[in-house]
Amino acid sequence: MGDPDHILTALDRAGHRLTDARRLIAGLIAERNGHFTVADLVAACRSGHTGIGRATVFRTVDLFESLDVIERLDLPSGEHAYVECERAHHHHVVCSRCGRTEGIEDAGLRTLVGKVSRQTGFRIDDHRLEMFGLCPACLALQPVPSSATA
Amino acid sequence: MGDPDHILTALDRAGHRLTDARRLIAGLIAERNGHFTVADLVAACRSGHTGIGRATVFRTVDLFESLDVIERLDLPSGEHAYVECERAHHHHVVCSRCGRTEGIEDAGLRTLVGKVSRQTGFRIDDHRLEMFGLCPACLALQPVPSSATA
DNA sequence: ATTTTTGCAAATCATTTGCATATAT
DNA sequence: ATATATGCAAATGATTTGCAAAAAT
Repeated sequence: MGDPDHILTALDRAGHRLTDARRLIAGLIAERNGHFTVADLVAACRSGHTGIGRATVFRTVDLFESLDVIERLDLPSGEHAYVECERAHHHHVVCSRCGRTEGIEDAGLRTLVGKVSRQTGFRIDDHRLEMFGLCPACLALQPVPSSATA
Repeated sequence: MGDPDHILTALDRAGHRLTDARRLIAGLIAERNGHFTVADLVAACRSGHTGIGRATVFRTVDLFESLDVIERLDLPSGEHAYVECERAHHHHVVCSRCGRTEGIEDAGLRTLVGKVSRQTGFRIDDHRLEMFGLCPACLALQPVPSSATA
């Protein structure tokens, strides 16, 4: 579970206004522990009889992303999901079952980027690494998860 | 420039029918050297007065993807693009200017996946790594590309 | 002959935009 | 007061689906 203040502080620091919609959406985001889609937030806003409209949710998500307090994940399905993240930034392991994510440290990425750059002659400005699988909790739910005994 | 036969052979081997639409789309894909979107292909089909419809293009792209002869890229913009790829599979450097891509070898990824798995307790089933930047040719077009002299 | 594929139009889902109103500063 | 943000409805774009006709085996 994240911290809505982290988001609100970032908003404020960047000179954006603190509105009800933004506070509410920050709260919704903070109270999930997994990734979420814009559609999820729109549904939550609708069911919570808040008067917040679809367009505002999209605009707010874009804004949060531009402040680096959330980050977009491209799920294997092609869906766009988002996760709250510390400014530090970059790369997640994603649980395909419950959607929980965990940030991962550089762990050798920098070296790898350098190597690829040297090998291909590309100047590399940006990169994205995502890993998908099952988190410990979900693993525990499924005994013998891969090569099951028939 | 790719090889349409690579695609057609894979189709055949998997027991799919060789139709005009598939041959034509395989040809369109082979003659690009960068990535392409479904919309690109639809436009090419339309302008080439082929009678191929939008739905067929989508279905064909899905089919090719399922055969691992093309692979989906998630561009930083959020667009879905595709690249032709050898079955070997996995990970590309993408030129943000011309769209050219180059496949990259494991280059230490396997180790990194193992490390992350150990650190987080996740079982990792799948991963994706994409790097974005400028290819050598596009670099040559823009002298002093990063910190330009004002 | 039979099964798979196609094309089309319509349906669905995701995302953006215009604009008048409301709100934070 | 003033600039920014919102809500709504409508526009746009991406993708899917139903179904009868066409093509591949």
